[in-house]
Amino acid sequence: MIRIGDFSKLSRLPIKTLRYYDEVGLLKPVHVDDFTGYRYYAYEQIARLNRILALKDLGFSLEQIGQLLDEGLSPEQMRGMLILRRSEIRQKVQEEAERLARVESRLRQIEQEAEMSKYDVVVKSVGAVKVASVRDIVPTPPDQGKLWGELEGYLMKQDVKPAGPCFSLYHDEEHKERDWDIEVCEPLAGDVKETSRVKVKELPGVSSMACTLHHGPFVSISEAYDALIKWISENDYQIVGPPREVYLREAKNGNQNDPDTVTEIQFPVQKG
Amino acid sequence: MIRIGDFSKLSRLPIKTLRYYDEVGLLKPVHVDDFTGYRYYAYEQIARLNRILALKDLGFSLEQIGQLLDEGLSPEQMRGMLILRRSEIRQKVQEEAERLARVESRLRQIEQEAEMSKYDVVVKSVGAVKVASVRDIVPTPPDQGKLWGELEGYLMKQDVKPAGPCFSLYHDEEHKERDWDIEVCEPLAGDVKETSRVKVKELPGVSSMACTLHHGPFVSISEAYDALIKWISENDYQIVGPPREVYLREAKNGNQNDPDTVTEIQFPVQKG
DNA sequence: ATACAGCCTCCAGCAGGAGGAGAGTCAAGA
DNA sequence: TCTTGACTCTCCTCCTGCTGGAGGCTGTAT
Repeated sequence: MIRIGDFSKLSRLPIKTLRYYDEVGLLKPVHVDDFTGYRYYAYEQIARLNRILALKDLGFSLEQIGQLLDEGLSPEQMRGMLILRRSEIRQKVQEEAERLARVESRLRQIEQEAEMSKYDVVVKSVGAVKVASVRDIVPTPPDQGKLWGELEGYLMKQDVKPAGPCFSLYHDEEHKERDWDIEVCEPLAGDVKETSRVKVKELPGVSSMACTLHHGPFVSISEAYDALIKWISENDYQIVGPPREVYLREAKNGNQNDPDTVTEIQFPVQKG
Repeated sequence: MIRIGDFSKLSRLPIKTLRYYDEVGLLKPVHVDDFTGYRYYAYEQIARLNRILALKDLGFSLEQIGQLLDEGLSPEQMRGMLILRRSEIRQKVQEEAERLARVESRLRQIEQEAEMSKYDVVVKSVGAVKVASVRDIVPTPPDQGKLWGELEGYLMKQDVKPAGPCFSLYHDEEHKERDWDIEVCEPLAGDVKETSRVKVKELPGVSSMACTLHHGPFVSISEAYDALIKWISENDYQIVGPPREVYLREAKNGNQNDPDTVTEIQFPVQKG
């Protein structure tokens, strides 16, 4: 029976930690004096402590370790826990590696350009959303205005309110001078009837969406596209679907030069 | 000016998080109503939020992000921060990769043997320690008893108390049948004079010491050595110094079969 | 008797929020 | 004008794995 200080020296763990392990029930002293509250440990307990440290080294939480040690488990169960742990660590390694790639990409960018890009890119996940949409071929992007007129007019007649910011989908895979395949979408909360022109559908969620924000006149939005596409290629992503242009704050009166518009550009991407 | 709920939808961040960012000063609403306390945000703030998320994606803490954003920093400083961040992430990746290797090694072991080893191995760091020691060649390990007698006798005459558990160093690099080069050590707090037989020195600290515990009769301690050496090779470590055998609880009367002894075996190791 | 080291409990704090209680606000419908 | 329901507010606790400190006993040596 030894006191906590000596046990601490033997195990090379701080006294505070031993008291904490006692508190959470991971390693209780063999005896606690009723009057003084002094903790007394046995030499044999070093073995349990060593097992605790070994499991901690594998990355288990203290709670898991407690369960592993106290529910005399079969090798089968241990195997299961280890396999689970392995996949968790693998995922963590991958996440950190990707983070590292992003940092390095940013570093390269800073060395090349000696200035910071106006555009910050973030990869988010986006949930599924039900929309009403009109899709058609228009000569150039600004000509999508008439599609919006069509969609909004119909929804207004149906007395439906939007359930979020509206956006356009650009379906062309390649850049075109003329004749863009554009779908204008408005999120819905309730149900709406379709027509031959206005479709209602649920867009599936996207787990990785590379996003950036454009803030200012519409005419310069191509800068945001350029920056985002550059980021995507430098960070070793691939574009796997049509981009969305989300109108967070719309131009007043459709003025293409309104300096207060806020637009988010989103590309579905995959590591590749 | 929009309310927190709408701003939350735009930015796809939970309301709670926005309030928290307000609290820590990372993103304050442009206006807070004096009477109701309602927070009002501007569309322009999405840009800052996006920058926050981009930096968070690189792994910066909220505090760092606040500094990065508010102390209009030069590209030089940004570069410095990124380089620091890069080295931190690299280290983290390496740690996790090593942890993964340990888990996989444990899995292989479980699949091979279908039972769990009695010995749990932990890698610790051990600080420098001042010791008095006697080193000599003895026929077999149990013959080190006379070295202990010599050391203890001298220290007792000098009226010196030990400052920790005593241990032996096994200096032979290869296994021998006879004539072992053994150094018996006793940690000291104060100063002691040397003699021709008893040396006083400071053993340097060891940053990576693979340790396991043997609990029970001395005669079976070789099992612990076997398990530890196996672990070291399976986990891709190399032995880089003489092992220590630390007598955490010594045999009563030097009885080699005392079932209550507790001994720790330590090998200095390096990844390689 | 008096140091002084060792031990105790209780409280606070780290990061980055999550969850909930209880109360006040806003806009639309009846 | 009143009510309803959706929003929003503050304040509190909780999570992990400890770490540090304050203030007060205990044990041993001189």
